[in-house]
Amino acid sequence: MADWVLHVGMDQFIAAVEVLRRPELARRPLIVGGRGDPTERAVVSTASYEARAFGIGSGMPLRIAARKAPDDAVFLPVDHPAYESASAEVMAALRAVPGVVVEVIGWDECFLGVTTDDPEEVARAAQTAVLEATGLHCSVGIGDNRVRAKIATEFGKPRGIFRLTAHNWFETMGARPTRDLWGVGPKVQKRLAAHGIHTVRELADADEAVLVDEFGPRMGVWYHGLGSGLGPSAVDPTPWVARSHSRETTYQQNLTAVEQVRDAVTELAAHAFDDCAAEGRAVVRVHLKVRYAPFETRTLGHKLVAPTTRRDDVIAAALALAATMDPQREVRLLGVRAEMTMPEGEGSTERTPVRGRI
DNA sequence: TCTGGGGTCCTAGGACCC
DNA sequence: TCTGGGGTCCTAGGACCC
Repeated sequence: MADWVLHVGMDQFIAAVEVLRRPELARRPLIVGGRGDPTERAVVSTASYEARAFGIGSGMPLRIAARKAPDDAVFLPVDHPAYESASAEVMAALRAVPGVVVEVIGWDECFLGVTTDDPEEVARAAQTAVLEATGLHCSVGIGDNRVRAKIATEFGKPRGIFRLTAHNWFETMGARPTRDLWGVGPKVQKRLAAHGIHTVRELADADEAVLVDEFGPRMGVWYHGLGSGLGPSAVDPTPWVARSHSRETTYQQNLTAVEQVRDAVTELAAHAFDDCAAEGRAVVRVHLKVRYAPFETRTLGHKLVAPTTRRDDVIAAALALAATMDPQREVRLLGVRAEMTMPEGEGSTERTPVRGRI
């Protein structure tokens, strides 16, 4: 018996949930994003496979998607509560699979930890359980750690199973660009390329000292290991505890007046505070995020506050940060984030970092 | 073509202390 | 008067993920 990490990823989750309650949408190009109005400032959350065939993908502005979409395409608004409840059903079905522990990492994905001689059998059981409970399809990656399990799922999509371990890592991933690694985005890909590192194999063979020099002691070592598919393998079923809550809005019309900005910051700060207060936890730090028009500037401010459970303290902190904004510039996005104290008894809970927690 | 909203974690650099 | 290292805390901002 060996320990395995399985990564379960739902196939086009949001689009699939929408089709489930509106079967007439099946096989039509489906685009879910924003308020469902493709003329607004918003982006695509999920495109069905039929829509992807037209070059539409998540993160794309809705206006662009509308231009690429065929006449019979359907645009739908994002319905968070629907996806949350579908997600809860999926996770409940997976927890009922014998012998597994489940660590939820998003609406539409989780890790399973299992000790078995036949991980494919467990993967099939997971797919069946999810399908029977919800009518939704998923893909499963099998790995000897979280990194490999996570990446394996991409090779399994749609509705498949793929095993990725130390034995087939380089054969599968060696020639691929570093960007295909989870935790390597466009910026890091570029910085690696500047050192002549373009592929996963080249990253694995790179001099770790060079990477530490470029990315720091923690990330340098992490990226180097990532090239070899190294990563943690523990699966932790402890429920996730939020460290912060934020509210953020992109305005359909840019804000131009100082009073408009103050009103907007006040409202966002109040909402962010309320999300924290709903958990009965105090706020210890407030951040303000600003995007000036047209797009090029993004500014983040942080402000520490004495742990507070008063809404006015949080609003005052946010307004103090807002006072440092450039009053001459139009604002297209504002966001207020409130960081919380940890709940009683969990202050010392150490979690592996996100990039490391893969 | 024009770029959401919700999060998490890491690093650099300055302040301050011994 | 001008100067050392080492440590920790805080602020500001960057990067990435779903």
